[in-house]
Amino acid sequence: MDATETRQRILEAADGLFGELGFDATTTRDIAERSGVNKALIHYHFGTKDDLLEALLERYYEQLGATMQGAFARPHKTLRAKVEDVLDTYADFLAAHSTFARIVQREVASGRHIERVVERTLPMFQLGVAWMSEALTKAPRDLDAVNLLTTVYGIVVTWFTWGEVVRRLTGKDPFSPAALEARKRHVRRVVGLLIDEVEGRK
Amino acid sequence: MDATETRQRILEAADGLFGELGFDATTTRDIAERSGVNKALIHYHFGTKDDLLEALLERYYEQLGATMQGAFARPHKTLRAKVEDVLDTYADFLAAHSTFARIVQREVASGRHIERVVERTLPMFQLGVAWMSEALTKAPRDLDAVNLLTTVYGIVVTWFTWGEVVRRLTGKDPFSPAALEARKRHVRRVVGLLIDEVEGRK
DNA sequence: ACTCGATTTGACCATTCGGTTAAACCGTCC
DNA sequence: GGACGGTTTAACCGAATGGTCAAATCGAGT
Repeated sequence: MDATETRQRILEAADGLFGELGFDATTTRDIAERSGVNKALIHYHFGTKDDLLEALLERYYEQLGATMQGAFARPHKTLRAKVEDVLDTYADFLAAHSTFARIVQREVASGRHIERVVERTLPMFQLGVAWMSEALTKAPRDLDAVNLLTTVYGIVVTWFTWGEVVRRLTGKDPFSPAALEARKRHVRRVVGLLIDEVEGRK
Repeated sequence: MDATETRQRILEAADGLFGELGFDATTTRDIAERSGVNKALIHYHFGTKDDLLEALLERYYEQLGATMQGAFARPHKTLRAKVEDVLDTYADFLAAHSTFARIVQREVASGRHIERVVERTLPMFQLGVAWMSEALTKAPRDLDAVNLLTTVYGIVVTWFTWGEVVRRLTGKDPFSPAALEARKRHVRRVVGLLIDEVEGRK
């Protein structure tokens, strides 16, 4: 087994377990067992368990950053088209990395790793606020950038963090392609109403 | 120290610590120290640490249920007024019990206690869906009850779960009376747009 | 003063945790 | 074939964890 493959397998196992059980409830022995790798290798390759989470978040935020940057850079005819593309892209990313949404939501809600998550999320939020503030020059006062961004972010992310509740509520898989497509359609619809309002109710 | 006061102090300490550190990272010794109570008494009064969380959630959901039932029962002239009152009431509850929002968000995102939280949340969601389905007879297809409820819920709750990020983003306290009032105004505004749409764009 | 049940205490226990270490292993360059 | 750096292994460690228990304490009723 290659050294880089070892690192990969450790990260993969840690990702799955952190997502299922949470960081604190996952032991290094769990990770070793699932990845089929000696426990000491986790520390050899990554340092402490905290460092392993750090490496995992690093990888995720790098991917997310590249993905979102791609959506932002794509040419769009209207503001509405751009927003819809960005939100669809973000939803697709969360759907493809369901553990990521859960890990981040857990660690940002409380706990010892808030700072780590904030550190990486903040720049993206700031970009979002800056970008929106431009588009919101003539928006009503109670649709300010911070509130609006939190609202839109919440709309997108809650489907994934509360997926298990939705599953039991509906009896259907909220992450099936059909359900995800319906959710994205719903988000586009709701955000469309916000854009209408911001642009002055065409 | 009275026995009921002991129970109270243990619950209070556990609440604070679970909210700050998370359930797994909180030790029974932490709880004993903060509450000024012997560690063995936690088990004497509540059983296991899991049972303690259960008791805490039980208390919270009882309070929440009563509070929300009150808002629902209050007389309102319009659908809009009722929805606004309900959402304001919920936001006030979360503001008054900030640890509750964090604990629930953590445990519903992943972990061993998902079922416990789902168990208690589901009835309220079902009520919400049933109530909304009635009001949504002539709504557009992509504004179905489940999606709409998730959206509105996400809008309200994200302000509290992502409070620390907002704090660093703005440099201001997102839970100050002024900020909370502004947030509630914003939520009323956004949800108002949804109601407009559902009622057929008056 | 005595009793009895509920409560409180500190000492204790088995287990598990994250992390370390010395020795073994392995490919590769000379 | 031997030396060398990077990698892997099993055994090990001290600290902490959730939980238990017998003994002590308390308070109300007699």
